Amino acid sequence: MKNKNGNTVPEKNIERLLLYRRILANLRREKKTAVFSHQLALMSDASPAQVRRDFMLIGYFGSPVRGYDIDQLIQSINEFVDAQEVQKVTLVGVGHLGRAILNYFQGRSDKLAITAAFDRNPEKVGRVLHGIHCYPTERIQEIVKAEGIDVAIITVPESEAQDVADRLVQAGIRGILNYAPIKLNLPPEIFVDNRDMLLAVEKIAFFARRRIRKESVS
Amino acid sequence: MKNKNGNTVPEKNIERLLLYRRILANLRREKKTAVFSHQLALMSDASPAQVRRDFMLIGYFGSPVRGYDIDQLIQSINEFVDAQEVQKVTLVGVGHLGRAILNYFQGRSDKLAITAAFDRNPEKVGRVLHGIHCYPTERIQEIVKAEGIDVAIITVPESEAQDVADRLVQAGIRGILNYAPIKLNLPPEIFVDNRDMLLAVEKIAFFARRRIRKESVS
DNA sequence: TATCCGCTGTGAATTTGATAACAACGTTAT
DNA sequence: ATAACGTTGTTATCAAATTCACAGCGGATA
Repeated sequence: MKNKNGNTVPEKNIERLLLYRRILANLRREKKTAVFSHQLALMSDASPAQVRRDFMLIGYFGSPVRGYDIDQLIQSINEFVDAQEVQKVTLVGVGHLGRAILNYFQGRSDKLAITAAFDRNPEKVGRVLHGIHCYPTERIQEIVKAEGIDVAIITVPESEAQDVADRLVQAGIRGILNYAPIKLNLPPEIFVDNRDMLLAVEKIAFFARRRIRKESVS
Repeated sequence: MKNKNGNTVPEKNIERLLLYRRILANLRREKKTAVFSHQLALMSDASPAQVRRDFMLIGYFGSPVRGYDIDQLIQSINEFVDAQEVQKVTLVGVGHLGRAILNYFQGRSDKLAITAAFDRNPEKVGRVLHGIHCYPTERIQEIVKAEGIDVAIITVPESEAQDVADRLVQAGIRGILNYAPIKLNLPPEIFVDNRDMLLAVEKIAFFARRRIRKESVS
């Protein structure tokens, strides 16, 4: 992906920008109007220099006296990371994890909307959970295409994940958040993020023993 | 954390080693006995050179002819990343997400065991879910200390997360996997990994639009 | 036997990412 | 006035991570 200078944007920059945006939204709720790089740095586990650099990337300029105007900065980040229109998301696998995500999403984002869910289980199909209609897995291609959904969250068991992924790709999906503990075999233009909960705990268990003092965000 | 040469071990190396281990376990299940670096590279989205370097780190040496012996390699990784004894884990917040994790953990790890869960809701307290007893949040300090648990998974709502984290730290926890969308205020020696599901989807939505062809693992 | 092959282990080179450091500049204090 | 302050934007520096590239070697081939 290219920014205005034609360079690709690293994943880490985007992660931090999204994190800043959330912090800024909280600050705004507290009626703050401006913030300095070192304050944001504290709240995001970045260095002040890194914060300033990240804002260079998106072309937002603060004032050496007042710092960064919170409203304007949020606006700049929005313009950089958000799509023009609302981006539609689907969730496949309405088990505990899926429902947790549906629930958590409710009203938290105005630029992303989960507009359809899928499940293999006939008992779940046809029901409406957290305001989202649940369809049978077989209809993924039809509905994802019709709705123009381009991001999917996979929360099905390991054994079904590849099949679901294939259907999603068929349907023209562009990015997948995969919670199944398996590497999906996909064409290279699909952006995938694998988040395995067991690997996550294993990593923490390792560093917990070794007393490393670092904080990582994802 | 130090390896045998006295250098600190980067987080990414550990993440990859844990991923290799899972891949290797699958290969073993398929009755494979050896594997080359380029094969592992394909299966883990790393480069062959990176795979070889990672094994350098743990001091395991393969054969140029046969590649890496799967059983021995798994054993080497185990020795490097696992604790001597079973490491105990607790989960705080037995909602949908918490139950998904309890469920997913069942029988998947022989070196990590969730031995207690906590919840504020009196209806959940006292019950046994997936074989794990659920205690009231107030008893975190008592039980975590008594059991010698040193890793915690936080799956409570944002508003309760800091309070829970404080209790865990009081109880002597060393590492936290935090699913609440908030930065926890903790002493620096606690290792924390924040995994925010909304940020994850936002990131994917961004790159999905831009057709970046990369795969990231965590 | 001699040659070729494909892989490993690793030093060197390269690329990527983070930090340091400082000029520039409003603001405040004196 | 003017000096001192604190922060930004940015360049230069440093560090970390990744890849390159090749010597070395055991086995296969003829």
